[in-house]
Amino acid sequence: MPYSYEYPRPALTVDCVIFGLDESTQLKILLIQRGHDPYKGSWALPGGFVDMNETLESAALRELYEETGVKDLFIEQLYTFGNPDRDPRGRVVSVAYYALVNLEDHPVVARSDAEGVAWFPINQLPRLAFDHWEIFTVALNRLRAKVRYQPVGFELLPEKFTLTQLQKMYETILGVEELNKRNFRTKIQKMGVLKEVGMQTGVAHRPAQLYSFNKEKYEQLLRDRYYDLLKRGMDFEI
Amino acid sequence: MPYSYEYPRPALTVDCVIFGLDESTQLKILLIQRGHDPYKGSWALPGGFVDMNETLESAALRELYEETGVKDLFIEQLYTFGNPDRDPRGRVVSVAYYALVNLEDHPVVARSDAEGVAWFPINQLPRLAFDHWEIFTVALNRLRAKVRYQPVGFELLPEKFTLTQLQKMYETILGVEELNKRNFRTKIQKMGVLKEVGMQTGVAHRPAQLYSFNKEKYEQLLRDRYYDLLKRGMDFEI
DNA sequence: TCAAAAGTGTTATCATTACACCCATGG
DNA sequence: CCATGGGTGTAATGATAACACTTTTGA
Repeated sequence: MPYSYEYPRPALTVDCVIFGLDESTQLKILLIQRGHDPYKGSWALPGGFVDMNETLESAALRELYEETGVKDLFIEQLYTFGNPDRDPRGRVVSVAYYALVNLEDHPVVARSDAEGVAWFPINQLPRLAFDHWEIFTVALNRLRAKVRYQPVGFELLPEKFTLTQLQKMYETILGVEELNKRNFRTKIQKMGVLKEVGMQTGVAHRPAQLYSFNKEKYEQLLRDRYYDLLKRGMDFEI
Repeated sequence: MPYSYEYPRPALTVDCVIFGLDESTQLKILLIQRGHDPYKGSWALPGGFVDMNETLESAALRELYEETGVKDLFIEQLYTFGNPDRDPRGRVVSVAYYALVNLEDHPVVARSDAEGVAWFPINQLPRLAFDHWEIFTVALNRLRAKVRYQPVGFELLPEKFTLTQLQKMYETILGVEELNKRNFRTKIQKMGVLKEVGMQTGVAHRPAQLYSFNKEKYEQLLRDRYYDLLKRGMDFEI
């Protein structure tokens, strides 16, 4: 037992909630099957202990890569879970991260500490280890809140996508019946953050315009909007 | 050194960014002057080490009370700061919390580990210990973002307040010149989350209607709005 | 020629903005 | 009676919601 401290310390871990979209129509998260106790054999969020010389974010990315083979993504800190009894091994505090990815771009491979890796539809999740269900719930709520005021979700779609795919994505994330096609399109178009990038081919119906996300324009919009917001004051969107 | 672990562990602390409003017109935060090294004598956010049997939130509330005498407030988790070099004593990860309080309701007293306690206007902050300036910045941005879509901020005002005070509060938090009085009032009134609670007295001008925040109505609104949001779909407020 | 999905026109309603004006009080 | 802040009327503009319709493709 080489590491000693004057006062007791909680262990520190990171966990990742990785959302992926399947065919624009099913929202999934990435889970691993634990290879060790506690909860050996159970499904859990990818994650693990933070090393002494890495940032929390690198720890999350490292564990994610080590356990699932998934890399090159933008993660965002979600929340820190620190209930004293959340881990049977003792006091373990976990910093949770989340990310959105395009499913096809991220093949998964089970690796260290994981017996298996798989994408699960969010409404057919298995029983999860630790308090990972709670972490997932917080992440889903955050995603749903975020999607309403940021063009989040472009990360979930392939590079080129149709407006119908985009709309389906929103319906999926929000868990909504059906948005009005006309109004959805008007709104999106008016924002001007899409650019046309060719036509769909080989479909048994009128081919759709393909779009990609115009990141420069989006960031410009964000900047403009910032001053606009300052001028306009509060919105109280509730 | 009685506490030993197989692997090294970061120390875990909590820090609190407590916002208060002075005369509806100056936004302040609560700082302590450190009584020990490192940064002895410097101003810093109240905070300290997490005990093994308390939640993160209780740790934050406990430290806040121990160092400043402030208690009975609703804190919300802000972000977790974990850069390997953020503390000269070694690896220390800190979970930051923030809260809004009414200045008058919360007298401050310097206590354990603190040589002094004081409210500082946010645009006249002293040099802060550790990365506490960064933590403050994140908190301020969060507050500004939050204020736009939630009737946050009622906590900052006294029980009974005038619409002008409310408007001044928004102007202060957002750091804005002046919101349009007519439109501000229309918007707030239409929300229906205020209830009239008497009249101002003893002022050298037309006395203002006093209001208090109708919490039940607000929560009802939140619930209704939830279904509305589901129906309406995304807003993309940017 | 038909099914399937893409895509457009239009209108009523509601919210937002930008003004200018009147009102009640204490000193 | 006037300075001070409290409080309202209103019209132009823009956003949103709700519907129904036309277009283009492969099979």
